[in-house]
Amino acid sequence: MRLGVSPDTFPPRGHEAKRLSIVEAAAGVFCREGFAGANIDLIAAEAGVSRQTVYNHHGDKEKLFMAVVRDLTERCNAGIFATIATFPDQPGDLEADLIGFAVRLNQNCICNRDGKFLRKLIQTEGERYPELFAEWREQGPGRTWPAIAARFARLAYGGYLTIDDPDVAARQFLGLVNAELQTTFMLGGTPREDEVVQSATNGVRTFLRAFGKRPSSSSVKKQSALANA
Amino acid sequence: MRLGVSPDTFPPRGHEAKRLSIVEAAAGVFCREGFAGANIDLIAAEAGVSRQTVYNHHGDKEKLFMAVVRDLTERCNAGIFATIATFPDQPGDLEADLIGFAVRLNQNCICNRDGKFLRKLIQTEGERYPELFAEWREQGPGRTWPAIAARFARLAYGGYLTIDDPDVAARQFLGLVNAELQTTFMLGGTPREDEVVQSATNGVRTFLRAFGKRPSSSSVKKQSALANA
DNA sequence: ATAAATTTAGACAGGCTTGTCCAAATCGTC
DNA sequence: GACGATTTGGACAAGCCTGTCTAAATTTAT
Repeated sequence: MRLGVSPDTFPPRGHEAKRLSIVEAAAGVFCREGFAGANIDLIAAEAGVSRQTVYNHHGDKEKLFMAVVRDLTERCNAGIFATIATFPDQPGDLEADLIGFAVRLNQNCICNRDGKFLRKLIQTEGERYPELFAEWREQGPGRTWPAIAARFARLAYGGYLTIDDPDVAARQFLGLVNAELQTTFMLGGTPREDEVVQSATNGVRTFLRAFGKRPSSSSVKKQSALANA
Repeated sequence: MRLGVSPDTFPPRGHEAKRLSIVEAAAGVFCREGFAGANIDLIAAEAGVSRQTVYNHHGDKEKLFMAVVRDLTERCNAGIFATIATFPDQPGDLEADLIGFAVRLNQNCICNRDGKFLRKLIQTEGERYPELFAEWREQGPGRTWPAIAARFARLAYGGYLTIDDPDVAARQFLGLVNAELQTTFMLGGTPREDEVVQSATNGVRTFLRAFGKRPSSSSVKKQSALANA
């Protein structure tokens, strides 16, 4: 049964591929139409699969929906943690490095397909499946926010920032960096790259005005305008 | 036909009251169940009205939905502008006044029934009715954001703040003040009053660290710690 | 090439919803 | 008290969707 061809575990192959394409298609349809409006025939068609195959793999509509949310949560979390790993712990140019981090976070985790879909499903069906989304809340924000806060705490400890409460600072960082994208997110749209960069740039500048160290008597630029007052 | 009893226009009275209770009930059901999942019988029952009456008033499900969104948009906008009118143009205690404004905005416009419902409908059905929600975008954020920006510009002009771009500052103010409520909003919940106050307080403090004037040689408190560096 | 597993297409019952129709009851007003 | 407008409850057709069942076709591995 286990031929040495594929490097690791590869049970049925075409089987698993179909499972994935079904979940993938289902995510799209659930997002577009909502749970009630989603049509199993349509999901099957978009997955390139017969309706019966959908039922073979997932039992019923609700189980399929659960599978979709679980898959999305898992992939999004993986992406977020991968991006957090690129946080600038020892920044050269703090402003540029934080902007880069914010843009990566947005492009790879929030604005990409999975992020968009997961967000929409949470907004749309969150109230109907409390346990399912409570799980998301714990696995998602409950773990990613503290991870980001820890990175900011490290920057503060390293003398790059002046922060009272790292958790608050982390949430405010995210709020600032996305401040200009709220309306687009609300309507389910995807902001253009330059909008993401713009919002991140403005957000990080304000963040550093609030939490950044004042330049220490060397390297004075526009800061001079603020020094008096 | 026009008896002098009621002060202004009051055509049928009980008629209009029913229309309102239908729209009201429909808003609740559309939000809970989504457009596809919403059931006209249920709406009628919650409105305390027979199904036929719903059809008499609104024609069909889609027209009813439109009426709901229009009503909500109108009422929310009115509330937001009323609250903007309480913006502290000549603040005594800038921090306290801005926190008060932020809390009012949240409690009266964002977290109240109408605000919650409108937000959910935009998130849920925004993509399906582009024109309808484009109208909301113009009438809502398109008019309220500049109005808030103008108030901040006035504060800057009056010497209370140092702001480059008032539009950016306005959006960032909203982002900061709601930074800690994002997850709750996502899941459709209503934050407790103390959460709103907490988020507003933290947000305004950070906002003022970024945009506030440094105390001018008088009234030094914790600011002294930042002065050196 | 053969045997087992998987997929397909289509039919089908059962349930639910929308929107219409109608006759009887109710309400508001003169 | 009477009249017109509105509301009610229920019946109804038509459509759509889920989930099941079947027998045939197709894939996959030995």
